[in-house]
Amino acid sequence: MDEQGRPYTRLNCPIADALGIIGDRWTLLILRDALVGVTRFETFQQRLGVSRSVLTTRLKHLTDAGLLDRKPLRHDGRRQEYLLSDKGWAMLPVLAALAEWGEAWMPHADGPRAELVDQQSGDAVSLRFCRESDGTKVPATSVRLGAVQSGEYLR
Amino acid sequence: MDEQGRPYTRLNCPIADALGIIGDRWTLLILRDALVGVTRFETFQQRLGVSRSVLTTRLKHLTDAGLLDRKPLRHDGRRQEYLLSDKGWAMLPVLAALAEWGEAWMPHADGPRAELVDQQSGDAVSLRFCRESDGTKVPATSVRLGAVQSGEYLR
DNA sequence: CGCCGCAAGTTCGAAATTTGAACTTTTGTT
DNA sequence: AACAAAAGTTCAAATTTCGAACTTGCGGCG
Repeated sequence: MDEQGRPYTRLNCPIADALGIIGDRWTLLILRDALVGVTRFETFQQRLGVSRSVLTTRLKHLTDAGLLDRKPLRHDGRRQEYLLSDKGWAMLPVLAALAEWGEAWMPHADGPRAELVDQQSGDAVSLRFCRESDGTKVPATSVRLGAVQSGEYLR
Repeated sequence: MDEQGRPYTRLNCPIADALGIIGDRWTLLILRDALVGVTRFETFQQRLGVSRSVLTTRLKHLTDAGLLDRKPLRHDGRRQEYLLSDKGWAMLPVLAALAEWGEAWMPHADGPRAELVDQQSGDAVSLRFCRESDGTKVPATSVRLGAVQSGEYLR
């Protein structure tokens, strides 16, 4: 219904597929807020400063795409609640990777601003590349992104 | 010079900082291509189908932001080469997370299309959350994104 | 030298998107 | 019934993107 704006959807690549959903200026920030506990329209709007019409559109897309579930609050039918689905929670690594990149390469004078923690223990956590076979870590510098099909990404 | 278009830059959050650079419809795809080995203007343009004017603007932003280095080819001064800097390579986890999400949640009938490999061994690799202290893995379901400063992300 | 070709980039009008602000609707409260 | 608040809609103005043609700089070749 709006997918015309995402011409790269035909690139046959899982990254392009993902970007078809979250590849605009606001959606990842909406997801960030959702991951941090925001559930209501007005809260998203005030925190982000996004226009109401765009917020409506984005929330609808996220809902249609199955990353958010929209339901009226039981005890107050005026209010809606936008809750992350499993598919939405699964975006956490993307936001985590962005947060780590931002901390590492655009550090703020006042020190770190975001962190990943294990909610059980409170321990600090970070993203790493691990071998699928035995789980051992692989340095990011030796990881490559490639195509499975012989079609070849590269050129 | 164009940063007006990214109002969320003032959100004081490393994710917003990162999105100030890669938060539009094309930049992450340009980085994907760069990570996969594309270095030339015409190749980006043909692979992505993006307009030349937008591609020029995005490459300049990426260069100004220090994710790409632009240099004329030594043996043919007509051609430019856009090479990833360390700061650019550091975006690999973001693209990897997007690729994993796309494979997991928008699978393609013909099977997987992208993969992460250790270029040394050829082993399949994946992104995981690990405890900083001892390196043990933490399930994504128990990881939370939070603010360091008492300012609080949540609301 | 002089001509052709190509990669890179610029220009510009038309089309699409985003913004901001006001307005509408629906539901709860008193 | 009157009022308030959350969510969403509308619409004109501003911004961004698109597409296609055009310009520039350099190399190859006769």
